[in-house]
Amino acid sequence: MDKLTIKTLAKELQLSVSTISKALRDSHEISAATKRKVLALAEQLNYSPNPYASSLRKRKSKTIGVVIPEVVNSFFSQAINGIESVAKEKGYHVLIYLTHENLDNEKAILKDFESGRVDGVLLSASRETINSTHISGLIKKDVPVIFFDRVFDDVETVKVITNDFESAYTATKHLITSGCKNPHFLSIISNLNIISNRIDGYKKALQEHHIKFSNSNIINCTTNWEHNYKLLLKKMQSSKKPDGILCSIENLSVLIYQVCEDLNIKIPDDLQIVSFSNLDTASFLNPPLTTVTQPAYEIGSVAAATLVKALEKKNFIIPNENIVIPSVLIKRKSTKNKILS
Amino acid sequence: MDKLTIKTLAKELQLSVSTISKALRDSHEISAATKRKVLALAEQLNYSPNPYASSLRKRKSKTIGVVIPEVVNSFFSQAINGIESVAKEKGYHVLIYLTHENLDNEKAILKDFESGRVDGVLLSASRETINSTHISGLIKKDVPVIFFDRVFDDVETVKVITNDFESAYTATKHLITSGCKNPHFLSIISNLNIISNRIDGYKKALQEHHIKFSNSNIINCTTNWEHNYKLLLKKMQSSKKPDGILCSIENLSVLIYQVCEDLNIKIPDDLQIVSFSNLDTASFLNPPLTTVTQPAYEIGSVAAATLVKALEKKNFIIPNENIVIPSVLIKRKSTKNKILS
DNA sequence: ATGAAAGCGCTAACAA
DNA sequence: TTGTTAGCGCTTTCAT
Repeated sequence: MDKLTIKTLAKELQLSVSTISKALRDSHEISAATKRKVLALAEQLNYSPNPYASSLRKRKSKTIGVVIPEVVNSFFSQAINGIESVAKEKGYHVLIYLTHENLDNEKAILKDFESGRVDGVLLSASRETINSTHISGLIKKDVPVIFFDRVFDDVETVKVITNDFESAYTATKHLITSGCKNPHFLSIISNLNIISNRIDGYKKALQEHHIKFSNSNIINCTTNWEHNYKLLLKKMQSSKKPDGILCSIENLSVLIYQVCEDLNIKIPDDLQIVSFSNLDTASFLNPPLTTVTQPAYEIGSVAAATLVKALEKKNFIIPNENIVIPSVLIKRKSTKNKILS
Repeated sequence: MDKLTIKTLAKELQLSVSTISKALRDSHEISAATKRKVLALAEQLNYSPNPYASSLRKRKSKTIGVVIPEVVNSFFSQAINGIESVAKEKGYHVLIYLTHENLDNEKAILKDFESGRVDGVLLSASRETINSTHISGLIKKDVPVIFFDRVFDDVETVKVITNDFESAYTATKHLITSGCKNPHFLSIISNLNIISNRIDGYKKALQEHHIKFSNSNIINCTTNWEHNYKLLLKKMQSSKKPDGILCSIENLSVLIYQVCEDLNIKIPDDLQIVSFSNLDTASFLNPPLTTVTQPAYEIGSVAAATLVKALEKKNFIIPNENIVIPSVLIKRKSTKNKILS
């Protein structure tokens, strides 16, 4: 049995390959009758065109590359959901790559993309990433890169983000008005401006309430659970221990609960908690976790839609703009929600 | 500026394209000196070979397709993690597709794979899937399909699964020995044998403890949250209401907590719960959730490793076997853990 | 050890 | 409306 290609159809129907090709792609040059015949035979033989031959010829892969730090994370998995929904609708395929928060991985992935494997890239940077130099190669090769969530200001492209500064500000203010005198900021070591923006929002709230900020207010975690656990444990046993925490990373909120359980610290009486988090289970934690819930699905779908738009329009220049989709503070029982008089 | 291809290198170095090609792929036919020159120039010019040209010629895409029902789910995202780790190690790329539990989506995706877009497939079937007829096309085109978690027995291939029957049996027994007289099974409507196996395990435990089984013991959910909520609400208000639930689907455990909260049902006093779940937050729910925790990462990585092995060996026939990686029952406070005397 | 040439399956000028 | 032809960029015999 021969390989089933466009040639097979051509021979069978006594038509040229180009006619078949055009018919399959519903070209206006081809008569309705011919199209029908071609489609019928294709259907009958169960023909499907080789996408790589097509990609090679058209220099378009109809594929987008998604690069994220991790996937076991409500935010990122919801973002993937959003990305997939528009990819599917627009006929794009989604290649997924995880950096595991490692810059070298990120570099290698983006380097690979210079081969033309993907038409465009959706990137959320690793926590180790400090600048955008490793992106310039891609930009130079005209592969559009759109950032989401963890972005870099110095790259001229669309960045789809949430209002990190305001969210952190609002969340911190919520802690303070709920009685916290010494709110801390729990985060990861990173130069990501998503982190610095949140810190700035946090600081602004402190300032407004005349609470002195010191660097020790910021608890910097790594990717090592044991290390983080000991770090926080120590912090919660220190003399100047926090009475409130704004947690900047979803996965770290579990850490806080663990430490509180082990030290018998009562939430929210001894410690109030707000976390950036998209956990479905936030309402059912003990106690229910007050969250800054990010519009993860929308961030993903808007980023993907913007990318596809850039890909489809020829000569479309990606504007250098921030698309900001706000987060929402959902108050639950891990904070006291009392109003200072 | 010309396009940067293998030809560019050839011209620059006064060598033939075939020499360049071989040198880049470290062929033994090429002298060390030449290899060095080629590699150096490639590096200098920042050349990267077009993967689609290569795929077309070699009839290999170095790409695997992963088809899963959803991604916002600890089990599946952990499985992706496992898949990605071996893909990366073996130099494979991962295309992700979501069926959203819809059979037509699943069919369309698998149909597309007949084009040769992927070298092999990792599939976890949608809940609507009732048989494997839609897979036969792929098999016929020699695209290996390996199942994980949600599998079909009638396909002759490797299936990487957990011990659903035993796990459900053990979990149900745990409910009963903890005092449940009327444990129910919460699940989705589906012909998936993952579900029937769990039901069988559940039934066996009932039987062993002389608890009569009736069909009303099985609560069948859909993908509609509202519907499920009302269903469970009603159930929990009925005269023969359950005093224990084995929840077969991670995402439904939140539903139970919600209903209990709204009806003021105390867990575990009024209702004990065990859920198949890989939630990181299980320990911190109120109360902590007793789980059947599945080896999701391992299931993903073993499935991927098996697929890659099949892809790399020529004439390798995929055996028709089940690879079973056991789950573990983690007892927490949503069950009473008392021992019947 | 290197090169010439054919061709993977498709698309797009251009011709007819 | 249909056909001819020349590639897309790479790999692979088969010569040399």
